[in-house]
Amino acid sequence: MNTDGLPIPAAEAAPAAAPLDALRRTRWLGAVPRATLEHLGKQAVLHRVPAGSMLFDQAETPAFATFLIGGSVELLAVRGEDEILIELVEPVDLLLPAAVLSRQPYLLRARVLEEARLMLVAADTFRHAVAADHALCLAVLACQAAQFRRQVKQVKNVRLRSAEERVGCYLLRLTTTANAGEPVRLPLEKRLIASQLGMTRETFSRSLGVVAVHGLRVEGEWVLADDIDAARARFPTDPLIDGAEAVTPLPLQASRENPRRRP
Amino acid sequence: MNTDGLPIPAAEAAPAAAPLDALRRTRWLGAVPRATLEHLGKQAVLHRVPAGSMLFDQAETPAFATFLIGGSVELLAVRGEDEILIELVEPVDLLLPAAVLSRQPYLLRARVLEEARLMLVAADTFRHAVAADHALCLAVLACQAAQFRRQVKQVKNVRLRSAEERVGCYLLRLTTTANAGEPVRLPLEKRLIASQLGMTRETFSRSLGVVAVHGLRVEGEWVLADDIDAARARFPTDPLIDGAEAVTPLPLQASRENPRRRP
DNA sequence: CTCTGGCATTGATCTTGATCAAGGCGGTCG
DNA sequence: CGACCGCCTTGATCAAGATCAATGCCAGAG
Repeated sequence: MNTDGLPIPAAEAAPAAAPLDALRRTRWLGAVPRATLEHLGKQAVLHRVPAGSMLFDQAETPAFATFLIGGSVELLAVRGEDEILIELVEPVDLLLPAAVLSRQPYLLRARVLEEARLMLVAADTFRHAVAADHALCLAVLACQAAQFRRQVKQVKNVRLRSAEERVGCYLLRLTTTANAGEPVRLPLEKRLIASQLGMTRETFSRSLGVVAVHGLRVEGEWVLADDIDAARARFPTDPLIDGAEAVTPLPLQASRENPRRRP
Repeated sequence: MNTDGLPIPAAEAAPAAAPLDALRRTRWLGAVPRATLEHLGKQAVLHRVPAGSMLFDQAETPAFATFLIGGSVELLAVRGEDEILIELVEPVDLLLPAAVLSRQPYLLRARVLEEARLMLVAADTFRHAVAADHALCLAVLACQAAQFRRQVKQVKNVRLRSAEERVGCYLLRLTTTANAGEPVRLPLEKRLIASQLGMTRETFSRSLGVVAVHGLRVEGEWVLADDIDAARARFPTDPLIDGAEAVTPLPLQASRENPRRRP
């Protein structure tokens, strides 16, 4: 690959191995040539950022493309004192690639929730890489598409369902992930789940009470599915809302009808 | 060219040429080689679709990539009888490319608002083209990024502001688009604006009354800015919410190792 | 050990915006 | 012309959820 000697703080150049491995193991980056990932990795700054840190604020112009390798990050819409959780990002993912790619200011604030491991690539370097490597471009496109769809699902959830239904469906989804009958742990603090579901903690708390009547009891951080059938009946889940939205890798196919037309 | 007895008036005599021209004139497709666009055009079905038609429903699996060339299309989240307007798509744009690319079911229903001119490309053909042509891939990525950011702005608008503020900012934005002092026409029926702003027509109507007190009078379909300063003071617009989100073309830069492009 | 601070619960009250209902205005089509 | 229909407005009421406030609970610090 190209080595166009960009001046980059070589501070942590050495330990690039671990994160690169993480990237290489990431499904939606699977089709990206090793060389490209290494090229990015070479220019990247690695960081381990403690919970609570603000990675960037809304209105800032992106200086880096941020790969989230480990931990988790909240994306918040901010007005004055108010903060609204828009998305909770989990690894491996890119933080708001849309802003980086389109050279526009971030629309959201990013704050570390659980200590995060990041790989920061200078924005220009990243854009160049996307422009230079078709496979990377496809991967980022797939990633961006998944983020879009997650966003749409989120909106549908909040605007089409009542608070109680959201809570019910959320819990139901949790329980069906695990074995039947087994208690399941809430993956987050309740206040964060409440944010994610677009309500206050108080409303969430009250909803838990109501939902318990329909077979979904929450005790502390444990979810007990007392009566799954009743729950399912009361809270019909919808794959177009509740389904996980994984990144679907776009095949860079070397297949037939390769339109290599053009003289 | 496919001539499969198109519905609707004979006005559409000039076949593939017009839509292709439209695409070619579209900024965010500017970097895509003519040959690629023609390749797509050759496989495409053109349609002129009357207002009210449903283009696809949520949960359907995309059969086509849909280029909106003219008119406008509503994207709706549906539950039972309820429909919520999520986005109003204007030309030239792609309808939910995320679903097409990731081979996932549509999350939304698409219905024609103003008679639409469409170019339909078989989903597979489209995916192949994106996988084969780097410039097209970049263009679609830019388009998808813009859609994502529009979505985020929409969410911020609805969740961070009250109904009254949304109406105020919306009107304010309209008036500043045009000359000072001049009355401006509402670009849509009020019921649609209400949907777009995430409220009922009744609430919208009432808000108009309140907003008038602050210098923004609406009479019929005309907006009169009686007191712009008062309005601005009361309804501070925020570029991170109210700003238009145009597609920012990603440069396929002619830099190193990319000798293809430009005869 | 107690003190403190963050989280959770619970109750009382309030506000926003939705809903229901009635009428008005302005078209179009027999 | 008049009947109808879609859109808008206005009023009365309602309900979901937010807000405010008090308390409990638990863990870590001193």
